[in-house]
Amino acid sequence: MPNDFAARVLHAVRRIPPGRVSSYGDIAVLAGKPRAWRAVGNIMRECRRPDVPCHRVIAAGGRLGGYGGSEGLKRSLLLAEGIEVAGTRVLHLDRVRWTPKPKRSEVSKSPTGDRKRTSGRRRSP
DNA sequence: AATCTGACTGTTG
DNA sequence: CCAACAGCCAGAT
Repeated sequence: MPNDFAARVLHAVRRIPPGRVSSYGDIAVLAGKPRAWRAVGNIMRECRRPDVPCHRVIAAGGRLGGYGGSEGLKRSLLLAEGIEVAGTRVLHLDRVRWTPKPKRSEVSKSPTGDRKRTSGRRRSP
């Protein structure tokens, strides 16, 4: 299934349980392309389906990201699910962040969750 | 088929 | 904390 990426993304978003949120990067990983967060955002924007809780998909760092330009609406939806939000940021991100791999219920400590990525600004011609 | 855009992310200033 | 730059992917024009 080559072009099932969109379908996988929608499926991943759909399996997000209530009271939890996922980041675009996580969705991309679930879809099978850990580097397609961009496409995920595009798909979300296109999606607009009631069976896909796009409002549970947030940006990295707990930022709400966007919601058709109405971040306030997204904030309300998240608050309605029991997720605390401050301004454009989600609080308790560590517990609301839903990720597959139950690995002992939830993340209690930092299970070697190191993020190594040698990249960022490559300007040097 | 080629080019642009974007509900992204991380680093640097 | 915010602005800018760079890297990556899929869909739309």
